[in-house]
Amino acid sequence: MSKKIFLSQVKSEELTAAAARAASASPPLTPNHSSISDDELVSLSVKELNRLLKGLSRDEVSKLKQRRRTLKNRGYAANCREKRISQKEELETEKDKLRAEVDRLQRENNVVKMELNALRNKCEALEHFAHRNDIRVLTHPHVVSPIHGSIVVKAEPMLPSSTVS
Amino acid sequence: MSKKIFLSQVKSEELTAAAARAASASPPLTPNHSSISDDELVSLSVKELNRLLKGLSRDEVSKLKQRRRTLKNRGYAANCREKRISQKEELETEKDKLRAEVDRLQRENNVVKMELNALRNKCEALEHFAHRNDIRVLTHPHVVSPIHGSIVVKAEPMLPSSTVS
DNA sequence: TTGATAAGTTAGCAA
DNA sequence: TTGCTAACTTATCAA
Repeated sequence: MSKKIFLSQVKSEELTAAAARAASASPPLTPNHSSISDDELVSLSVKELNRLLKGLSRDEVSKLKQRRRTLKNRGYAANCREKRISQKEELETEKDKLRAEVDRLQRENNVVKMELNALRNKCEALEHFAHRNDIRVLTHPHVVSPIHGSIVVKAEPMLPSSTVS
Repeated sequence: MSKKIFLSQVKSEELTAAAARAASASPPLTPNHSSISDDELVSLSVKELNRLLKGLSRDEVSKLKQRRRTLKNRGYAANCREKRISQKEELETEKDKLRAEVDRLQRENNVVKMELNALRNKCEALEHFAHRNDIRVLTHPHVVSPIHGSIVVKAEPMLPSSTVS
């Protein structure tokens, strides 16, 4: 991954210098005074920076500080982009999970509804059978044992009227 | 919405000029030769641009073309940002829809399951009842089927099941 | 050539 | 001051 360089005219000295340093992993070849690589400069603590700044002209100090700030900003910008990307990926992951959940629930729903229909048919058949074989009991619930009676009465309201042929 | 201006040293002439024009909606105050607003410059067709470029020095031509390209790029970048934002919003909207759908399905599922349980109870009660009243039919299914078949098909006049309870 | 996008820069806000 | 982010610029790729 080669670092991309701005061919800006203004900052050509710093940027091409930075590029040269980044390109060659070897130590700076210009040992005249305060050559420091981008990586080193950004990773300095404030204390270390101040120590480095001792005995430099105001101009050099502010330039070096500005370079440091710019380098930091470059990192912040990269962070920001990465965060944006991972947030988007997270959104998509959650979406996929929800979609799978919807699918699962729909299938479960279908199964339960089929069970319900089957049971309705069975129940209906049983009711008809009961009618035919002991209509007296159905029309006179007090004859039925209290247990059965109560069960039947509780279950009844759940039956949609559509099942009453 | 005030346009943000770069205080770059390199392009100060173009950019501050552009800023001045953008800030004042009035026509350019410097009618000396080729003052044209950013908005006008980007919206020119190639034909119109070429007409405008007639009789300008090479340097002026390339500068104007570069300014146009930069302005166009500014628009592309804005597009890109807007697209990114709307895509994110779309993702969230879809996520919300899916979440609502999951909710709906879960509730529907609960309802159906409760119906199923109620019907199971009722069915069980009916089976006990039938068993108690005619154990012979239940233990000899071949006797049952014709009865069930005729009942289901013929739907003979009976008491509506709502009167059963 | 035009449009889109990644990376870098700048301005400006917030902690 | 530090970190973050919107807007802008530049480089670069694809159509």
